[in-house]
Amino acid sequence: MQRPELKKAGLRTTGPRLNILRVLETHAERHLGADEIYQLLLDAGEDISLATVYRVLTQFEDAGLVCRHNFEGGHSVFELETGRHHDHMICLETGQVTEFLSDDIERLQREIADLHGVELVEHSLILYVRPKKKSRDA
Amino acid sequence: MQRPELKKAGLRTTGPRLNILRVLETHAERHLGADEIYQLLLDAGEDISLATVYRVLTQFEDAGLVCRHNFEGGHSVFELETGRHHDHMICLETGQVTEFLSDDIERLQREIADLHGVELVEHSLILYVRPKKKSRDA
DNA sequence: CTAATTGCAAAAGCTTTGCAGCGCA
DNA sequence: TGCGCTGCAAAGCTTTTGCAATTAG
Repeated sequence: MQRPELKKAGLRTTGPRLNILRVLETHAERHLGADEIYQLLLDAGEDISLATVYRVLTQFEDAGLVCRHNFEGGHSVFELETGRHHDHMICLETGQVTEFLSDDIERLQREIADLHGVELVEHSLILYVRPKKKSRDA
Repeated sequence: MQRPELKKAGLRTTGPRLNILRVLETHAERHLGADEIYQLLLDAGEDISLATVYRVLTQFEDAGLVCRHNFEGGHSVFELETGRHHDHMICLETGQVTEFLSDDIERLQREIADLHGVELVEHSLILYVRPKKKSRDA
């Protein structure tokens, strides 16, 4: 089971790496924290250490395989790098993470950086939302 | 030296609180971490503990006097609450923080939440930028 | 006078790292 | 076979907290 992405990154094919890749792929719609990935692997009967999860994720990040998002409270979540940029919407009640992309916002961000005479390298946009109550508004 | 904002928040007028308020006001253009506030006070000859800085900042946040931003790496910065919402642009090279506000982006965010059938509670938008190379302007 | 506040130090939560042994290429 | 990789446990960082002494009102 050779993984070209590992080869390309100069990383050896090892159990922990394959397992972590698999978990990320299996939960492509979720945004997992290192601890969650660790727990999922333990639950799956894999023998792995949290330190390795962090190390591998960091290597994957450096290799451009995954991307890390820093959510509130110093908690990081990881997701496979799809090449398709998007931002996140987090439900304050359920914790559910939804991805979205607005070309208009993306463009406006570049315009703003431009106005300030700087170059936009990257950005982080997170919307904290909550289910709409029945009546619209409070 | 009575501070109506403290009274209103039900907080006693104490040295640490006055000092922290003063530091925040003195550095209104900066975005200070708790550690920086602590250090500034030490440098100013004040006798204060880091724990108190955190506690006071949290109380100020609860009272709506300051607002806390979670930047990368689990590092929080604080600034006086001006009532005027804004987002941040951080220079990756100098670390300089610039505030900005785009009504268009604000509106688009609400529209996006709306499209997803949820209510926008708050958001975090941070642009990571870098000085523009050659081209005209700086 | 009495509850709020502070300092200290220990603890907590997330992430990183030193080290010795194991395993991929 | 050699260097990369892993696990373990300890260390690092930022932030929080228990407790006893101190202080504002």
